[in-house]
Amino acid sequence: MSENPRSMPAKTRRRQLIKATIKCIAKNGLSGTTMADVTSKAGLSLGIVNLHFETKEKLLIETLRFISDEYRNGLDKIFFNDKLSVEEKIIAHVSFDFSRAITDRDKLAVWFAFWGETKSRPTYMSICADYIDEIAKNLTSLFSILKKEGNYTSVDPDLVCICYTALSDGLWLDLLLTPKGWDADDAKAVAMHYLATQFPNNFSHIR
Amino acid sequence: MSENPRSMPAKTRRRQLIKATIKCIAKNGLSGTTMADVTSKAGLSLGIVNLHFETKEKLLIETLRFISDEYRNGLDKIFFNDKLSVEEKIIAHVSFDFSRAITDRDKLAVWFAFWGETKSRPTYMSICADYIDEIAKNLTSLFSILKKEGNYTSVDPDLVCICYTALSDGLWLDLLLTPKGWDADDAKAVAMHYLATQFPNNFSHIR
DNA sequence: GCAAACTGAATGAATAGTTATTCATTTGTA
DNA sequence: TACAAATGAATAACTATTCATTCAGTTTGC
Repeated sequence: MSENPRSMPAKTRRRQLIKATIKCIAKNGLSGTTMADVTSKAGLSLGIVNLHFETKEKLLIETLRFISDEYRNGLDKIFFNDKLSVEEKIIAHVSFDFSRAITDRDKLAVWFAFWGETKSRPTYMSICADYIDEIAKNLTSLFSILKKEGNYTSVDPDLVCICYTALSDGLWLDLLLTPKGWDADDAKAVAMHYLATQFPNNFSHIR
Repeated sequence: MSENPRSMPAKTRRRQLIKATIKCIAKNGLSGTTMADVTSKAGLSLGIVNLHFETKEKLLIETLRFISDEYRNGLDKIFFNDKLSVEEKIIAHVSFDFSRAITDRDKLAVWFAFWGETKSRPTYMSICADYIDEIAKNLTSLFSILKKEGNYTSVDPDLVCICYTALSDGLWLDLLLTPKGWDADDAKAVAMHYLATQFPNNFSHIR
């Protein structure tokens, strides 16, 4: 661990604590993550979370927001990149979904830790609800354009978006649960296989 | 609630407590489920869980085993039913995956509550690991036979099994998270849509 | 036929252990 | 010296587990 200067900008400390929280949730689960774990993982003292986040609950919420923002921002950068064709945007979207940053096992563990509690804690859901909608809208519009451009008359863009999204959720779960012999590149190939069934002229030869 | 006779066979009490545990996990999450919650939901006294399960952890494990067994037994009954054709078995498999019993929101919440903790508790994983393998093997073999029977030369049965399985995991997550305007029949239609891309002569017209 | 003793399931008050939160004190810096 | 950030011992709240007691049904002895 790096040494901790006595004093740091609040933003740095908050990020440091969020990073430690991600590791603790991955290691001990949401229920098993204690303030003592988090602060000692960060190499700081017990009271510091309450100083920077007030409560444990708020730390958890900020942790979820952190990984949510990372995901949303990554996809926005692709969707609003004028230099990419529609086909390239879709490929970039899939590549991002199965990139190192997103399929990091600690972060996957955090996602599913929160999904497992959403029914009981509507707050968790509300953090993601609106941007999930936005991502779906954007992805659907890409499929829509590709349908026109490629003359895929029988494709249903809404259906393809729902199916692709569920598929990638399921593949992430596999990546989290399956211990070995299966990595993000394999998962990406499965996702591409599905897109190739819908847009054979665009994605059949992509690895 | 029904009145509780003072004394009951152990098996009945255990099942009664497991049912209550499922409801509590769905309502309060794994971390928020206390012995007091479970026993009061079951209409019994605080000490009874320790009497029948020894510890809270063992109650949770038996609860996971209960819903796992229910799922595995349902699929086994289909796979080993000699009266069904391969096509009928696959359709029955999908119908079961999106049946009332399996897509019950309380039970889905329990599944994902445990998935969210598996990385930290290998025990949870080990309960499911072997039968997940078995289910995959069986389903792959069905796809394999259908490939031959239907002359689907370019289908990869292993890939289709992985893809279908991930897809249904993701659709279950959607069913758990999405509050309204989307039900198990819709999810089933998405799964069927995928199978139709692989076996168009068998599943294109199935709802 | 009847009550007294026995049995084991069920109860819930008490206990022991854990953990989030507080805040008086310490420490480095300006 | 003054100040803000950080510390960690102490506190308060919560919760799993224990176990002496209660209770209803069954058996035994007369």
